[in-house]
Amino acid sequence: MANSTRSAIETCVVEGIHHQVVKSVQKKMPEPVALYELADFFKLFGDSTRVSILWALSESEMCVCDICALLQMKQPAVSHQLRNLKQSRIVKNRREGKIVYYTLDDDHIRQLLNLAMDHLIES
Amino acid sequence: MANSTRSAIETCVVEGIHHQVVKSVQKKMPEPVALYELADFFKLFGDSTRVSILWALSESEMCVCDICALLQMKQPAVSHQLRNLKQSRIVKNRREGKIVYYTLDDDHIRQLLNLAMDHLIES
DNA sequence: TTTTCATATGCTCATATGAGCATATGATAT
DNA sequence: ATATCATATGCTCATATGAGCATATGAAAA
Repeated sequence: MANSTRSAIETCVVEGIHHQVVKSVQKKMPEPVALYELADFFKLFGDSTRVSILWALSESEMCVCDICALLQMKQPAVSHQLRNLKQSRIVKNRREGKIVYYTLDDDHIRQLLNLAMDHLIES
Repeated sequence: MANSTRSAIETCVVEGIHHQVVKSVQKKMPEPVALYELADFFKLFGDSTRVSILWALSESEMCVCDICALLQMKQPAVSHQLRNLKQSRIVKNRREGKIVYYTLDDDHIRQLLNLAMDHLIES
């Protein structure tokens, strides 16, 4: 925030050594709010229950109790996670009588899953 | 695990209504271990500090104290997160004297960030 | 309207996790 | 060898979060 007249190796301790780099990266950083949203978005993939649900839905539309059966989990746990996923527009649902069917919201989700899985397989 | 002779609407309560769907999705599910690894991988993007670091590194190689300066965070916090990211091969580092420079490990990381950000912008 | 059943939600407990202090490590210079 | 400085790590505290029980909601059938 203060010194920026020094050229290459400068005092760190708090300020960062390469002021030019820091300044130019700073310009390219998204707004803090956008970064929070990005993190919150990824957070939804960062739980084995949710990522399993998403993978399942990438194969087929499913109702809540199908997912419970598939994952061997209690219904409230599954419903809570579906709620999280729905609130962030990662899944959609439609009601048919008493049964609620869930699907992935859009194809980005499938792409993300595949891209990440490819990364894991390759490394 | 037992009844699979019923055709369409069947008792749920624990078993799942659409047995055919559940069974076919089950076949396509990755091993549980793979799903855990996938979740753990995404988890690393699911924190605003880490995702900020990653975004920054997608713009330029940076040393630890540059990142501290950029994010206005204490050095131990940054180091801990870099350690997490490195252990999962999301970032790499190289040492030059006392200074350690970090970069993204491969281009998948950048792709994931962009894909997710696109999704957020579009929705 | 009452019952039934699939799903949703409030709540609690146990666990996971991030920030930062104190300190250790490792490399360079003196 | 000693000092210095960038980075790493052990530890603790506060917070976030997931699972599941108990229960509410909402739709269809009786």
